Amino acid sequence: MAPRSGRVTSADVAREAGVSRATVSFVLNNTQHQKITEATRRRVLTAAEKLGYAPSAAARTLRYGRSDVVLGLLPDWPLGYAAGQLVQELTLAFANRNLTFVVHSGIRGARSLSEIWKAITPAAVLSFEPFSDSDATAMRAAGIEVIVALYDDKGPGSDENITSANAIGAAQARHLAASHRRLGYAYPDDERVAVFAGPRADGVRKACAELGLPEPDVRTVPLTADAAADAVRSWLAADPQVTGICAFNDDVAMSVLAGLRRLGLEAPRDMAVIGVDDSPAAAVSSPPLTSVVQDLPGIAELYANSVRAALDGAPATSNQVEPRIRLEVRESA
Amino acid sequence: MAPRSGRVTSADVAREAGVSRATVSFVLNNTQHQKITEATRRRVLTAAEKLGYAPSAAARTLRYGRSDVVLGLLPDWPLGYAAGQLVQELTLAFANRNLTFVVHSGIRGARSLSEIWKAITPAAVLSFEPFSDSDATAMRAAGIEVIVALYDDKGPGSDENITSANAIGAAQARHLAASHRRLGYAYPDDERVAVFAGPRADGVRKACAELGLPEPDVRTVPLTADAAADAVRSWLAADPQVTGICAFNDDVAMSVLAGLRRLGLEAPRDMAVIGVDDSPAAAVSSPPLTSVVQDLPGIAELYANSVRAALDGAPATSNQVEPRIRLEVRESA
DNA sequence: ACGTGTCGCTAACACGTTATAGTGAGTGGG
DNA sequence: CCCACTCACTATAACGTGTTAGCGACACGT
Repeated sequence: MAPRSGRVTSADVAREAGVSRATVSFVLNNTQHQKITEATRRRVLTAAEKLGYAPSAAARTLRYGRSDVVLGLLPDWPLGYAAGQLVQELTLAFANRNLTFVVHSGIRGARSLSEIWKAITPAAVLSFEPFSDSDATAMRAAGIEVIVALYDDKGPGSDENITSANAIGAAQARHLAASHRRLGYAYPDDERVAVFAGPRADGVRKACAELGLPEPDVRTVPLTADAAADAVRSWLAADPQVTGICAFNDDVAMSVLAGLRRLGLEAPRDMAVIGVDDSPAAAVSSPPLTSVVQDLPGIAELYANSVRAALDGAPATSNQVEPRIRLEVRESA
Repeated sequence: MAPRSGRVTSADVAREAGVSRATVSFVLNNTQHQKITEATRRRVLTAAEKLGYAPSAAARTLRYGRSDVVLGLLPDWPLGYAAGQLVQELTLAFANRNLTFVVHSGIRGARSLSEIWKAITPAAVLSFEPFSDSDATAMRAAGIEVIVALYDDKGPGSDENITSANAIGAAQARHLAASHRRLGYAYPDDERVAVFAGPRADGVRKACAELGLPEPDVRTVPLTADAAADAVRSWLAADPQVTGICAFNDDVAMSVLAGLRRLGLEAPRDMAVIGVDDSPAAAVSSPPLTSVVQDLPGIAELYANSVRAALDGAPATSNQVEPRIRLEVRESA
């Protein structure tokens, strides 16, 4: 009665129920065009339950040529609060579509991309960074149906990019433009986040142009009070003077706030600052930080939808509503 | 020449090289007890290269009964900066041992645990939270060799727990004890992190007892300045008065700092605060936050080592050095 | 000349699953 | 009585890999 090896297979269930492996498969998968007597159906189900049968994903994947796993590839730069939340939302959204979302954290010196998807055989790959062309073609050749590059502004439909990083910068700029004549952009001191930071700064630039404001003054702001104070000094000395700062994220924004304090200045009186992500620290910073919050559940739904559709062979249904961006207004701007 | 379906198999390589599939397997896996002519070896290698052959992980897993994937299970509470970093370090550490580390974010309402490991067939599972017994036995029955519960203080060897959360609290307490007579613990306002917060608070308690200090005053501190101000008031009104605060993490610590500011008080003069994680915001808070930083690479190495050893059937070599805890001392304490 | 090895390779099976073709029993119609 | 047909199920062929047994060819010692 006890199975030979550790693993309980469908053959074990079949033996226990006194039927063939095929019947077990029909029952457990509810195969439509197959009639199964209620009696045997119950025998199979109880047998499976009793033995604790768990179908082998590897065998299934081999048979189908595709697993139900969606592989998320994280970039190698430090992950903030929003990234963690987005991963959670994606996990939920994919789970609701019968897909298992797992994440591999890209890290310098770790395995190459090809080794990773070879080891997982995912149905789709979702990346925060663009792939190399050779990687992309290799993956398609290996039968991975969908490859979506998150935040890839070079792709087709650049303007109507699903998660338009542009919109974030634009929202920051529009809020500040109500009471400020010249804006600055606080750029992160990490080359690796350029994929994100570039489009966001561009969004600020475009919004300034639309609103008739002068070109924003972009400065790199490291995460120390001293360095941030230097940037603040330069902004205040600029001509025309910069009094409103769009920061890449809350961390950079809080660094700008620290630079202000270092100089004995105060937000928003001397300079207004607005961040992105609404991280927990933003609510308790000095002063409390105004921040842009993305519709992460909406974004997750969007990606999950498009991946699901692509896997089902359906055309990319782009009739989905664009996820909205919200402003959490506090004291800093 | 072009393979029938999208996927390039070892049979395609064999055909291209004019040998059998077995020979291809021998060459590509460097099978030791098999002699292969240098000429055919080269023919096979070039053929594989030319066709872009990628072995199917599913077939391999099916054959071996085990994949080279280590599945990390994240809890469903919000992930901070340190969690992201630990994931990156784990990814690197496992990659160095020929294991692919992927993470599944646990989230309320998503798929059940069993569905996840069934879909992945991992060699090992690494969890931040303890499993239920039924899950654990089911996984072992399915051939998953190793199950390590991270931060599980109930397991065997509780005192010498690999990543002793106790030590973090103790380090906080010892630092504050130099200049404070009564300590408080700032507990997070989220029941889900109790697995972490409990042991850390216990560490503070034990250290206080060892140092001859009175029992620490544990208070829940939500992430708003008002609520934190209430907690600060209570601490200052306590008897004996509480003047040193160990916070669960940097976010809670910064909330305490905000509470102090709200009351017109100042750290460390009126109350010293110390956090955990050394998140980027800690360096630019007001005042800059003293924080405990864990040896995340060391922790990752430790877990990767123990998983590797267990997979190789070796006994758990516990001669590894304990990862050290470091204090980043700034102005807040 | 003939057994005995060794060399270099191939044929074939097993892993666990799903889907297709097929099979024996029963039933109804002519 | 026999053909046709449904019913409920089974046998079997893949999916792509790693591995064991085996096989022809050749060398060698006697």
